[in-house]
Amino acid sequence: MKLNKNSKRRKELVAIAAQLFCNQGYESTTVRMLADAMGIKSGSLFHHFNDKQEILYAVIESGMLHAMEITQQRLALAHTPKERLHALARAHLSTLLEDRNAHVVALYEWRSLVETSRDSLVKLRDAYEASWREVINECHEAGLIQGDQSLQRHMALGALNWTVQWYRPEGKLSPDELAKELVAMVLRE
Amino acid sequence: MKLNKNSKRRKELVAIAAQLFCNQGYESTTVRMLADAMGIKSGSLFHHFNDKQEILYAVIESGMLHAMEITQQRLALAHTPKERLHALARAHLSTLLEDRNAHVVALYEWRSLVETSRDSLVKLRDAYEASWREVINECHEAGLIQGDQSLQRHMALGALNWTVQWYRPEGKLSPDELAKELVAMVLRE
DNA sequence: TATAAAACCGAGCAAGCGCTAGTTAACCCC
DNA sequence: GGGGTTAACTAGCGCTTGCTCGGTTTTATA
Repeated sequence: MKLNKNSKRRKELVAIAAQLFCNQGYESTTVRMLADAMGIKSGSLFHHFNDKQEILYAVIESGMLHAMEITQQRLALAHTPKERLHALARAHLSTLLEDRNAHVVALYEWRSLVETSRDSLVKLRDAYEASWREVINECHEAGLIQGDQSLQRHMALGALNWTVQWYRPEGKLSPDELAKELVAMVLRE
Repeated sequence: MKLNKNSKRRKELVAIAAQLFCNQGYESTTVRMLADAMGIKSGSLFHHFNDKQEILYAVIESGMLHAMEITQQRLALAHTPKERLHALARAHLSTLLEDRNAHVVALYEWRSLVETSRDSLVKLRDAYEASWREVINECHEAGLIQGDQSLQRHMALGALNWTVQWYRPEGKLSPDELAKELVAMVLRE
């Protein structure tokens, strides 16, 4: 059987799966639950995906591709190293908020991927992190910070990824302000 | 059947379970795998725990109690606000390293807890975080930082918890140095 | 060394799991 | 209006899951 990976229907299904995986975890979500939420029978699921594992892969991949897109858009508009760092933080927050389900799944369901899938997604993640390496290096060359670059990158990404646990955009802190605070913390301003 | 929650044997079993849960996730670890790793048959497991869920609870609880113990020890030796902040960061790292399995499980298997268990552990976590609130507030009163205290707490905990993804103590950065860097970042030094 | 308690075994049940097979219904294009 | 494509359905197979339970062995205590 041949599957169309770009079909509109499939994208809808991936979004629904992202929500269930996000709320209950991959292993606790059965194909019957997925099918119910999608309004089809469990057997029909396998018309769109070869197996359950492929759904998880699709969820995480879609979130990552979207993240990289937004990141490139924002980076293209930023010029100074500090602006570019802010752009990265802002893009990261955007994807965590707009695409929250997929990103929570990406953060918390790594382990459920089989090795080949994981390897392929690690490549995507590395490509994303390359932007962070690059921009932090620019900040160093501009004399904005000193010290261990990879430590600074890990601290920033850790603080950002943790926002899924507490940050709600409807609160008193806007995403822009939050990104600004993060940049200030990295640059020790 | 009455279970002894403080038995030595049970603590051994909890440590073994922590390792399996950490490596493969709670849902993907079957009671048969647990029993195998423990050197007993799957039926015997239920002589020590009422059900599988109780094992998960015990793993997370043990990690948290240990964390709070170490934190109080280190805090008792620190006096200035900055020293106390360093003590918190250092204690957090210690528990993440010494008790890595339990803490990875705590971070990544929240969702698999039933609500009553989760509620009870949230109370423990809140008690732990109270130390952070307190010390960060001391730093503010001493004039070491300004701004949003809860934001600063979340950033610090996010960066610290993320270390389980990348930090290895055998590398070039000692836990003490890492804690120092984190304090510097929070205090914008 | 007798006795109670704790730890474990062996066999298996009922439910739920991912997934398959074969079929049907609606649509599109020549 | 027949052939192909896509999306859904029904039914259920084979296996694994968490957990039970009566009986046995090991360990600690007196």
